Amino acid sequence: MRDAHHPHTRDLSLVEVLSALGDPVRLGLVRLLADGRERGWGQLSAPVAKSTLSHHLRVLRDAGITRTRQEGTRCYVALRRADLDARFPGLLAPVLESAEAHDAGAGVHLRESGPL
Amino acid sequence: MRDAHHPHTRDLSLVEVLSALGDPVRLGLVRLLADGRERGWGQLSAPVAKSTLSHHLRVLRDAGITRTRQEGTRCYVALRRADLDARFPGLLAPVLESAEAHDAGAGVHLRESGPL
DNA sequence: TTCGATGTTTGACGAACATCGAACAAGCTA
DNA sequence: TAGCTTGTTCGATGTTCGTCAAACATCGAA
Repeated sequence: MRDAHHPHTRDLSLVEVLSALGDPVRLGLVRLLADGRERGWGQLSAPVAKSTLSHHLRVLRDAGITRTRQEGTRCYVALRRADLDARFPGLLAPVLESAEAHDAGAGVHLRESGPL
Repeated sequence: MRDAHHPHTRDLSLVEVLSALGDPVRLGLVRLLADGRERGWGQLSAPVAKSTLSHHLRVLRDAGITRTRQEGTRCYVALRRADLDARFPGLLAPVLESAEAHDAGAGVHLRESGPL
């Protein structure tokens, strides 16, 4: 819960990023974060157990797609859009647009009344 | 070898496409086809056995990323760029550019003197 | 300090995947 | 017909992945 390791921008791997995005739950999570706002863990609702959700958030974090910040006992997740754009220019936008257009990653949504 | 099934453009799944691209060998193959030219199977050289290469080409084909054409006993592979652009506008270009920029999918290259 | 809330980690499981060599099938060519 | 070339398919194997429940760790509050 403590050592949230985030890879440096220069170390982001394209294959790893694409692979991380190639899962419905994770793509749905990224879609939720697309507006750039930071979200509380508790706001994230996916059709999987919380341990599985934790796993997916870890995969996204390890791939450098999201950044996790801890505050007290709560966690906040945000998209590393600037870093991704710097390393893979133009990649994120069409992914998000296509995901939105085809409603990919459905089943993942914001929970009513969550922290932050 | 005969029934090369290609999904219709309208059925292409973003998750499936991203997942298919999230492998070094497959991304390397896509990079080779980036110039739009059709390539003969025999031209493709990857650091895997031919049965494995056949498998990867099948994954790409099933995801709708490539099109395979058979002519006699030979096969030719090409990128379905127009279809991908139609279904996922703007997605392919930055993927190819980033792959090129970071030399992703290395190990896959064109073989000297192959069919076509 | 005890309790409750919040995520993470662990252990386990089946499914999917990447990989290989060998056998196979299809189509030229001799 | 027999043989060669070209890919595909078939087991087999070891790995990774997605998933869950349960145990654990951390922090704030009572």
